Amino acid sequence: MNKIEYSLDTRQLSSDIVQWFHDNKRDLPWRQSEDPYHIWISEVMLQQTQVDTVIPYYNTFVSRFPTLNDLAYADEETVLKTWEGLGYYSRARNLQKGVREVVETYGSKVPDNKKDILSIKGIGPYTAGAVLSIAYHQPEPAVDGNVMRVLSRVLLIDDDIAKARTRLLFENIIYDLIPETDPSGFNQGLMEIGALVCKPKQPKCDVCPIAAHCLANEEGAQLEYPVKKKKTPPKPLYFAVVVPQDQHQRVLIQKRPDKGLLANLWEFPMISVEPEQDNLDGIIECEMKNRYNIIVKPKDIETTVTHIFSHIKWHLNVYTADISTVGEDGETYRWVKEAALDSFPFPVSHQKVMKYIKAN
DNA sequence: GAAACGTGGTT
DNA sequence: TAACCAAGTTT
Repeated sequence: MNKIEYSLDTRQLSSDIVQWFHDNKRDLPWRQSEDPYHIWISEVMLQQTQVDTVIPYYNTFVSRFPTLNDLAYADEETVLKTWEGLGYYSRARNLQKGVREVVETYGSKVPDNKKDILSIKGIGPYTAGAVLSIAYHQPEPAVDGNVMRVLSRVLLIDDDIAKARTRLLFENIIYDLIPETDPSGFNQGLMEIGALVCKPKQPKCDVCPIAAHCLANEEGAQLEYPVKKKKTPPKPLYFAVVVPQDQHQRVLIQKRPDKGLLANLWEFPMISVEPEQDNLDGIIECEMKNRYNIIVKPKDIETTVTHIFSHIKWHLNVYTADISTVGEDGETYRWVKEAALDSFPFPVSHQKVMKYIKAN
């Protein structure tokens, strides 16, 4: 890693950022606390997620799990239900794992040093820096997408910010910028400028507190930065979704595996199929018999649901099916009344499916 | 190092 | 509207 050459009044830049932050910061729920546990929750929720989306989840989560110990001793299912709809569900499970580590290993006190806090599940370089600087006032960098966008423009850095190594470059720059007097205001100020002023598409350079320091502004090259490799579009996958109903008006739901996509969330049974595959009745009957020991009579396709993840696009053909006996629960599946579906954590994709079930 | 991992908002 | 984006971490 080369030491970047930049001629810059670092002292002035830092104080401009801190000053602007204290004059312009938004009133956000997690800014009313310096409890490291609260900061931790907010930073995990904010990973790859916008502030407006996080606010209601944060409020609900903190009122349901007010202390670190409350979360540590909660059921994972309850935690996932509280996280339902927020996405990246491993964040919730890792947060609880992490909190349990803190209870067992650190006497319920969030570690205040880099080595220990970085060892905690779900806490990476960004979150570690955020908690250390915001809750413990330590001069550690917290490099997120905002920070890289702002600094790449200020300093005309054209390294690909999609590469993991690039983060180190920005961390090294920040070690030279971050003030001992207010590392929290500095880190949050840099992010806040990124969120409110130095936006990706329409940067408001006319009101930017650090425009005078910004090389991209000087050259009119704001939109050339940051440099970022394009992502490949989501890969399409096709499924038959089967909603079996028994004689007691109960439907069958299945718990997903504890690893991978939507881990430990619930869904209606899914069968992987080919895009153009039709005449699925035989396959559905066979799979339902093998998996759940039920004899189903599939009806026509009820509806079609599509759902786009970051890397996958699901095409779901939804079938309802009656069984002429009473369903029995298994290790990873349950027969539940429609009204009871709401107590299980479902991904948004299957909330869409559920909407049609409840309408009929 | 690159892909997996969710969802909703914006342009 | 089809990308692109958003306070990243894990494998």
